[in-house]
Amino acid sequence: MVVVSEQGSRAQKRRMTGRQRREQLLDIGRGLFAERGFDGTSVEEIAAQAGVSKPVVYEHFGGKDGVYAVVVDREMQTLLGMVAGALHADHPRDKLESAALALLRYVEEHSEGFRIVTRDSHAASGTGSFASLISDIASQVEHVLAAEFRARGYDMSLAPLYAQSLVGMVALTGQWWLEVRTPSREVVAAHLVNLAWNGLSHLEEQPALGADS
Amino acid sequence: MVVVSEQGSRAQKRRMTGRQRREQLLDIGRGLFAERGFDGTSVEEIAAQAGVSKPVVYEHFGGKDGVYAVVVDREMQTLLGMVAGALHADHPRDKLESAALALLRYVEEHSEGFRIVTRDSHAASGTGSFASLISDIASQVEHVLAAEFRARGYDMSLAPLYAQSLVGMVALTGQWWLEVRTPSREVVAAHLVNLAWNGLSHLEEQPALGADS
DNA sequence: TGTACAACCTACGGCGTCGTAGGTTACGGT
DNA sequence: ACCGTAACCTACGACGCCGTAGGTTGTACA
Repeated sequence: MVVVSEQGSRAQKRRMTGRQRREQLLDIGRGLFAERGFDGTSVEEIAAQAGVSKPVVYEHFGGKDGVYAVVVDREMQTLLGMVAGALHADHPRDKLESAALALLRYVEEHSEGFRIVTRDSHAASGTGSFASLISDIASQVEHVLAAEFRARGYDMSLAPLYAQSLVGMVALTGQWWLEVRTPSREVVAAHLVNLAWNGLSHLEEQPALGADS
Repeated sequence: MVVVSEQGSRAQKRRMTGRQRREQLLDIGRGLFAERGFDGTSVEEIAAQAGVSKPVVYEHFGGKDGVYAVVVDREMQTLLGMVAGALHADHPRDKLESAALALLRYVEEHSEGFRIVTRDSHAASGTGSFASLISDIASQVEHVLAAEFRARGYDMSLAPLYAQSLVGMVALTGQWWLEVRTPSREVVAAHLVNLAWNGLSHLEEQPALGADS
């Protein structure tokens, strides 16, 4: 996508500052990890796309794992930030709506990151036994849900189950939507909320969002 | 798990018939793919676990892709078979129930296959652009759902969206349940159905299954 | 103008894996 | 008892990738 700036007809050998190069490498790494996964990406390729040789990458990140770790960390950060920032509504349904919208916005604007996060696996990097990045997210949702359950007097021990269900729902739908890109984000969100909130037996035919866009 | 039969104290060099060896290699391959993924598994390892050398694997399957293809194909077959076989109920809710139960039964009894199917990716093997094995399954669900939508007079073009949502829901919940192994299959199924059918706003506190076990 | 450091390079060694060439051994049939 | 074939083996060559040792060049600043 973003080609290294060239001067005139010949490719200029530009020399960057440390920070610049670092950011550039992260961008490229994100793109490659999203497209080919962790194993399918080589350090050499990252370096090549940056117009630079391997040792530069090692200098900055110590290896492929280093690049991956930073990319993932940042991506999780922004994802959680966007969703958490959309959780200030009062009514649970409004929370659901804005959360769904926020997540789809993340999918749209950071699709590479989303691809990485959903692809996940990469064998045992998390603390517990259950690796998956998506499940890390689900366990965040779990807290929100547990609070809601408590307020309603439901069995809180079931929060994990419902959290996984909800996250799985929007995660796979997000992946699908990323490919087909239709209908619009708002419509998808409306239907996701429709299903999650009303269930199949009370589906509305023309679900609409009520919150701020 | 299943150790090649030994005679007495020394490991006997058993010579198998083609079919036997083939099946054994598939079993081992399934296990390894489930545990370490496609890229993380080497032909040598498959052969070693079978107490055999590499060329045997190449003789039978032509390479790693060959083994993977057969394993995946069979697994998809059984999965779809089990779910499709549970779809003979009349009332949509009963369909949902037995489908959920069937799927969880698959997760329980063929957990290795389930791990492979959910891990998926493995870059572009399917026909279309959207690779994911799980999405192949979702597109099957799509048909069932479309028929149901038509009967209810809903917009059929939305079937894909809801299919993805439902499949994503049970897929991620299945992964989670595979790790924690609690509560029981029936309870999980009951809650899945509870969410999918009633939605968050009409959740029942003590959901129960009504169909045959 | 020269010098010190940051940015960058070429080159190599090592490892794991794939896939194949060509030879060896068990075993059932006659 | 022998023989043909199916099952199996021991190499081997090639490739891609990781990670590092040690040298080179641009550039800011005195």
